[in-house]
Order: sequence, then C-alpha cells, then structure tokens
Amino acid sequence: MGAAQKNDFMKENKELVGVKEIARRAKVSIGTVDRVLHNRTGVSKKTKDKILAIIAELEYQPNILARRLASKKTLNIAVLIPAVSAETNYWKAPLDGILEAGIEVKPYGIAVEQYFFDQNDKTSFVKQADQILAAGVDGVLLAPMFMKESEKFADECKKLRIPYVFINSDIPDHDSLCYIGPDLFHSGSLGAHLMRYLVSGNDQVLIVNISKEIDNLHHLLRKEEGFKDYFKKNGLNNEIIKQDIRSTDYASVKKELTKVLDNRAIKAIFVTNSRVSSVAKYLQEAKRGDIKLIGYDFLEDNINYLKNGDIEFLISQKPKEQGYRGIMALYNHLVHAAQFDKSYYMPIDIITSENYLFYNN
Amino acid sequence: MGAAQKNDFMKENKELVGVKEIARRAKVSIGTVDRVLHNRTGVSKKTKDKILAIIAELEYQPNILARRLASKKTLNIAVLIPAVSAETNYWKAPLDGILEAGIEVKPYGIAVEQYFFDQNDKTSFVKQADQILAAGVDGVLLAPMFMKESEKFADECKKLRIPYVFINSDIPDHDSLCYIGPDLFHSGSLGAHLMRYLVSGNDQVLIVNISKEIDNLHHLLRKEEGFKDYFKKNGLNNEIIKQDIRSTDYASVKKELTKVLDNRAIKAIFVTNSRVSSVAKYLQEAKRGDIKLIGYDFLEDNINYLKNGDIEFLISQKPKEQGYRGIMALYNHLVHAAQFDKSYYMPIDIITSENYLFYNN
DNA sequence: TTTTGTTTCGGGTACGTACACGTAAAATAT
DNA sequence: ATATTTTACGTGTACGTACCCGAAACAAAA
Repeated sequence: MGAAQKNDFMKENKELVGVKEIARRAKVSIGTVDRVLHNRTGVSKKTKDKILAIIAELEYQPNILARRLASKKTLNIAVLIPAVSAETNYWKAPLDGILEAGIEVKPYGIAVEQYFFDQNDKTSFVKQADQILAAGVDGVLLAPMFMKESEKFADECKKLRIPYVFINSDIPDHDSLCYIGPDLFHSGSLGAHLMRYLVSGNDQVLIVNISKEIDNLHHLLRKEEGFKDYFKKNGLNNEIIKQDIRSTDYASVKKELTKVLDNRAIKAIFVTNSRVSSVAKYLQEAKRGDIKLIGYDFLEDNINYLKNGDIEFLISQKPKEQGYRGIMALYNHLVHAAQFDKSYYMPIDIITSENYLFYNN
Repeated sequence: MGAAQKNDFMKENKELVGVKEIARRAKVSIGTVDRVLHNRTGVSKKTKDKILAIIAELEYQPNILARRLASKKTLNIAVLIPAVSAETNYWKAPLDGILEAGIEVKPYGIAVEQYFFDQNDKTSFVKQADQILAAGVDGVLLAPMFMKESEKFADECKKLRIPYVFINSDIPDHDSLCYIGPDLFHSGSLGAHLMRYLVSGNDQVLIVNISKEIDNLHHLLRKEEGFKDYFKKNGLNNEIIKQDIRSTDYASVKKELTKVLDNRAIKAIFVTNSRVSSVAKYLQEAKRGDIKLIGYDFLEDNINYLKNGDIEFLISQKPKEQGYRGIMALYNHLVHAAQFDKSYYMPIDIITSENYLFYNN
C-alpha cells in the first residue's frame, strides 16, 4: 500500500469499433447497421436482432465527433427564465451559466436561445412559452415561477415529446427530465444553524420574507419551515417572529421593519431571499449594528454589506452553475442519450467576509 | 427593462467557414491551406502570407470535430499525484475528478494516464517522474509535494516543451501552464473568522499541525499565518498556542494533545489539515466536548464527527474539482490552444452539520 | 539544351457517421 | 402467369480536416 506504482487503468481495450466492423460481422452493409442504430424502418426483424446482438456484444459506442460532423442539423434548446431587472439581478448568474454552456456545446451542433419573461407578469411568461412551442425546439430549460402556467407549458412539451428541465425551483412529479436547484428546506435549516452562532439564551429571532409575488412565496415558506424545524429539533426556545413584506421598495421595507423591531429584543434577522441588502441598509441607517443578519445570494449589494460586517452570513446555491448544468443536462440527453438523476440539488454554500473573494457563483 | 423579450444573442453569423472556403478565396488547393495552418514547409512566402491574411480576415476557427476525427494520433496526459494510502485518502477526491475528466475527454482523442507516488518517499516521486519523461507525453498534471524534486521535473518538462499544471499546492514562478488549488493564506483567515463564533473574550485558542512531511509543512504554515493575521487585524487578543505533531498515528496525537491541553483554558482548536478526525477522536475519548473544533476536508471520518457535533466546521477546497479542472486545463490548451489565467484559486467552502449532505467534493 | 534537383502546390483518400437514392427480392394484387 | 407494391438492403456522397503522393514549376547543374 502506498508504494510507487503505475496504473494503466482498466486497459480500455475498446478498440473503438464502428459501424463498419459491425456491418462486416453481420454480413450486411453499413447502411443497414445505420438503420437499426436509428431504429428506422426497412430492416427485417432477423437481421435487426443479429445486428443488435453484435452491437451489444461489442459495446459499440457511436463516435460523437463523426456523428455531429455528418449530421448537418443543429439541435435547438430554448431557455425560459426571468429577465434581469433593475429590481433584482439574481437571474444574471444563471444566465451567465447558460451562456457559458451555450458556447461550450455550440461546436457540437447545439443552439441555445433565450426567452425572457417578467417576474411580475404572468402573461409574459405564457406569451414566451407559446413562442417556444411555435418555434419548435428540441429541449427546454425553464424556471417554473408561475405554478399553474408552468404546469400547463410542461404538459404541452410532454405532449410534443420535448424534454424539459426545471431550474431554481421545482414542480415535483411533473415528468421533467430533471430538476436542478436548491433543497429549500435544508437551506433554511442551515440558516438556523448559523443563526445559532449569533444568538444565545432567549434572544428573539426575526424571519423576514420580502416578495411581491404570491407564486414565489411557497419557496420562501419552505425555507422558513426548515429554519423553524432546526430550532425545534435542537430544543432551542428562542422566540421566532415572522414578518412578510409584500412590497419590495425600500420605503416599504423600512416601514415594516421599524414597526416590527419596535419594542422587541430582536437580536438577529434571517431574510429568506436576496433582498437582504434592503434590510442591511435599514439596520445601517437605524444604527442597529447590534442586530446580526443572515440572508441569501452572492449579489454585489449583498457582498458590500457582507464586507463591512452589516451582513454576517450569505447563503448561496450556485446560481450560475444551475444554469450551466441545466443546459448540460439537456445536451447530454439530446446528444449522448444519457440517463441521470431526477433531481440535482445544488450545494448550500456559506459566504462570509473571509471567503467571498474566492466564491464561484 | 423587465419587459418580455426574446434575445437572439450575438447573431453568431460566423457561417462556419472552413479550409475549403479559404482555399477558394486564395485560389490554391486545400492542401496548401492545410500546410500553412500547421506551418509545415512547402509553401512560398507569398502564398503563405495571402492565406494567413484570409484566415485572419475570416476569423477561421478549425472544426475540432473534424480535426480530431481526421487525426488518428491521440494526445497523452500524465498525472503525477500521491497514491491513496491507508493513512489518508485525501487524494481519492482529486483522482476521481481526474478520472471523470479523463472519460470526458477520451472521445476527443485524449488519453490520461496516472502515475502515483508515495508521500513518504521522495525517490518514488523521482522514479515516477522519470517514467513519465521516458514515456514521452504531451502534457503533465502534477502535485508538487516535494519542492526540489518537483522543480527539477518541471525544468525537464520545460526543456522538452511539455506543458505542465500544478495542482493542490503551487511552486510560484515556475512557468507552469497554471496552478489550480487553494489560496492557503485566506483559507487560514476563514478558519480564524469561524473561530470567532466559537470563542470569546480571552479564551485560549490552539493551532495544531499534524504532518510527518517537512515538505508539506510550508502549506500548513501558510494557513497558520492567515489564521493569526485575522486575529491581529481584528484586534483580538486571544492567546494563540501552537502545537506541531510530527507523527500521524493516533497514539502520538493523543500524547501531544494531552500534554498541551493540560493546565490550560483552551476553548477551541484549529487543525490545519484533514487529520482533524484524530483530534476529534481524542476530544471524544477525553470527554472534552467543551472544546470546539475546526479542521479541513470532506472525508468520511471527518464528516462523521461533524454530524454528531464533535467537529464544528470543516473547510474544504473542492479537491475533486481540482483534479477535474487540472485535466481540463491541459485539454483546453492542447486541443483548443486556449489561453487562461496563471492560477485558479478554488472556492473556500464551509461545511457544517446542516449542509454537508449537499456538498460536492 | 537536357538533366537533375528542389520548391511549391493540387489531387486523392481516409476518419466514422448520416442520409438520399437505387435496386434486388419478397409479398401482394391482377 | 405477370404486374405492382412493399420490404429489405447496398451504394455513394457529404461533413471538415490530416496527410501522403505525385505533378508542375522553377532553378541549378550538366
């Protein structure tokens, strides 16, 4: 054990057989082999079985290079995600990942096209979805922000046999190729765990949900559940107060916070999404540096507050990687016919003032 | 802003010109174009310049698919890393990443071959390095554990014009294609930052270095520097005690720890590498649950102690990804002739009992 | 001028696959 | 029986590049 050694690793003596060899062994032409490979018509059951047997025996792997070279048609992937708005640029990161994956798979004949919708406007989502269906694509990556509309769109895709991948939030049991995004419940638990380092005894804790969208709310609630569950499981008796803020502008946030913080001994705040910077701003203005803050997402605003200590922890779920992996999942499915897990939960990352410099969104 | 929109993105009107088009425009044959592309002999300066101009004008990008298909020769990448030993299986993770990248690039004509050496035996490193040179490879990925020997090997590679990538630890200013691994100093600072949540006032803090290898020690020292720097910068006056343990067996660890913990008010320990599980084991045995523990690396042993609270935080630097990216860097350089940064610092991840389930090593 | 040599270039084939087209054989209809 | 359709399969070309072979073109030697 541990001695110097050279490992030639599995030998890989695949010898890379191709259709030609298969054809030779089956005593048929290349064309026939090609037909069974793409299970097209025009091959008798007998020869088809024979060829299939040989393919299995030889563990034939089609040469991707040659395949894409010979096939002049490009595969189209449509992406349906919220537009990057002035309000929140969270979706810039997934988009970056999507674009990166896009240029990576382009040489292999994949075209990625973006369709953006407005998070505050369901009809824009429907409109873009219809465009995608009209365009006739080979795969779809979508953020199912609006529950009902997304389900409808997914059903359409299923009918047309277009594979689709959910990103960032899931609609379980809807036959998506897979889901790529966070496990919200555990994300909340982690928030609680970190909170534990910031409070003690019977300090009060505040949970803040800031969101205009009702449809988004269930995501936030899931985090809240995870958060509370942690306190309960660990026998912590801190009072947990909750405040929903249904307007995202700073004035509203300020008003609500002032109200809820008044006459209370709140020691720390858990903000369930990326709007945490608003809260940080308020605390700074109100000179409430004594209140610790935990929130979400690696955004410039948030990082700035993290740097000078107004935010203690940020939790992030690799939004860029979500986009990247989403495209790659479709690519692998379309080109390599690969199988994979139904859901891919992203890591739950902790960002502090000491490691944000090295974080990969 | 924020309105629904469709983005066709950069148009990409490259029209994918090939050698044929270049040949047509230059009024020469494909063969001639091919010669200048590979700057082989046999082309007059005049026609060469003309072709070069056209290539530049058209921003010609060779088709990787066709290129690798037509070229029957495969490129060989050698990997030189420590063997996974019973003592520490840290290197299993980078190896996994390397293997994963290996199968990924295999279809493109890249063969990855592993050469393992013994961390406790410099001569084994040298022996394997010589084998690589004898084998004649096109690229090398290596963990430069032994400073002097690694420098010598790197120089040899440079002489033979073989590109090489450092992984896990760096030898700066040595013309490596790039370095992929952690920023050790900041890693230590993060440890200190986390430590801050565990101690208060004038609690004593212990730093433990466990390593048999002198050559490895400078890595650990770098972390130590970052750790101490954080305390200093933040005006913390906790007494920091340091203990080197130069034998990795549990008995030695136990003995040294017993000694150093005796008659002291140590409240928390920072272990600078993956041996933290030994310390956790000791604390458990000695019923010193009051002492908090921070250490390194997502290893099974460590995770077990993390789960039941014996270890508070683990810091990890994506060892698997290091291996993966190392191979990919060489692949991109060899196949795509890509340029990239001299060093790629890995994210510094924090693992707790609440997020370890979702960590990607 | 012819011969020999050298430089410069064009033509052809191969890589492994996709697909259109064509043709022989089998099945069905007349 | 022949004619017609259907089924089953083979052939050829194309994708974009690598590389070999040999033919011009030109220069230097005879």
